[in-house]
Amino acid sequence: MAPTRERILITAAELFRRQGYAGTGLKQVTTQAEAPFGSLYHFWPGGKEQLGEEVIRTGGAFFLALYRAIADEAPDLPTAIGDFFTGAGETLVATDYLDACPIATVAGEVASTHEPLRAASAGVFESWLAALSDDLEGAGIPEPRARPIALALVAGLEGAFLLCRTLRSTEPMDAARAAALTVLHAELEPAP
Amino acid sequence: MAPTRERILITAAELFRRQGYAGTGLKQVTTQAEAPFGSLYHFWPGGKEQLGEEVIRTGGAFFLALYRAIADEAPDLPTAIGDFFTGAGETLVATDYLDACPIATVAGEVASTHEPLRAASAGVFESWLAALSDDLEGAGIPEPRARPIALALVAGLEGAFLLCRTLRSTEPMDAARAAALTVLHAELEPAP
DNA sequence: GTCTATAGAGAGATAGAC
DNA sequence: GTCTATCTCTCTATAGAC
Repeated sequence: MAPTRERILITAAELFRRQGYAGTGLKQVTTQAEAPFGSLYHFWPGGKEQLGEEVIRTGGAFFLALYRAIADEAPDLPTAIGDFFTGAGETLVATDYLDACPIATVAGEVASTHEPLRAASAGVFESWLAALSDDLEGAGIPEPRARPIALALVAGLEGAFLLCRTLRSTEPMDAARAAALTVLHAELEPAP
Repeated sequence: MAPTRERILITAAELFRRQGYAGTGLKQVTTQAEAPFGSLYHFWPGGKEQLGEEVIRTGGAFFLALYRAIADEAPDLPTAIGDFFTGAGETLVATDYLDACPIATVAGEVASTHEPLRAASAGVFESWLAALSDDLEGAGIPEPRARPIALALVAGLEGAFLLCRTLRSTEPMDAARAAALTVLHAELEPAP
């Protein structure tokens, strides 16, 4: 069995992304992690907010690494992005629409209420945008266009996650994937 | 002053979309609405869940009416859609990133936890998709393509809302707007 | 119907034995 | 460091006076 600290962190990440930050109790986290309640405050003296911050950061880093792994295997960037959308849809189905974006639910809740957590979420999104912008430039998209395209792709993915979970269907992910590829194609081979 | 029932409903809608469903207490709702606590259970015997359901439905209908109003004034559909994204960005700035989508925050929280509220959110999204699909068909997009395009546009909008609120910038909305118009353009004048 | 008071459960957080 | 017991606060919900 994984060490206590790790069990708590993994369980918190799972519950936060599924039920939200306010909707998840620390008692529920420690119980499900089979850890004593006091351990949570031993490892995170800052309480729920400090735990939330670490969940956001590690979840964001994990998702970025997942993208990197897919991008490294794909023959080109459009394929990589298409594969990432496809994989996201497959994960949704495999988990019965429980696991989507690791930070989206929390980010939506805290944007106007918990400034430290909003800042942590913003840091995660910026890390994704930086990586994606780099890859877009590497694929031949001129520098000033890279960030807007990256923003549109991430927005499409996040919106698709929300729609898929709510409609309990991967149709939105397929549609967002197709739109993302259309945008990429238009950018890589501009109309005359 | 508006009647008690209406004050509670409006206040609940405001707090739910900003702080989320779990993050908003009914005490806070009635206090801010300057209504007695008991009135809430008088008008919504089903408690928080019944109130949440009505907030989702009325918020969704309001947003649809807003789209309709903008679409009716615009000379064509791409202009209407561009204007809607622009207006969304302006509202974000005007409210200091407090007011974005009326249902997104709640929809994300409840998708895996409160089935009646998930269903209500799904109903709202479907009503938007139906209206938008109709307009897309009216603009000349063939029937089987209308729904995927509508899904991609709504996903782009929702994702942009989340990114704008988290990054405290309208840059994602501008990027999503441009991508939406690219997708529309590609669909209306397909490449050879 | 309007409003107050409170029940009962559960939250986050802490103290202190071991 | 691990774990239990408990404190205080807030939550949803209800009872009942007016």
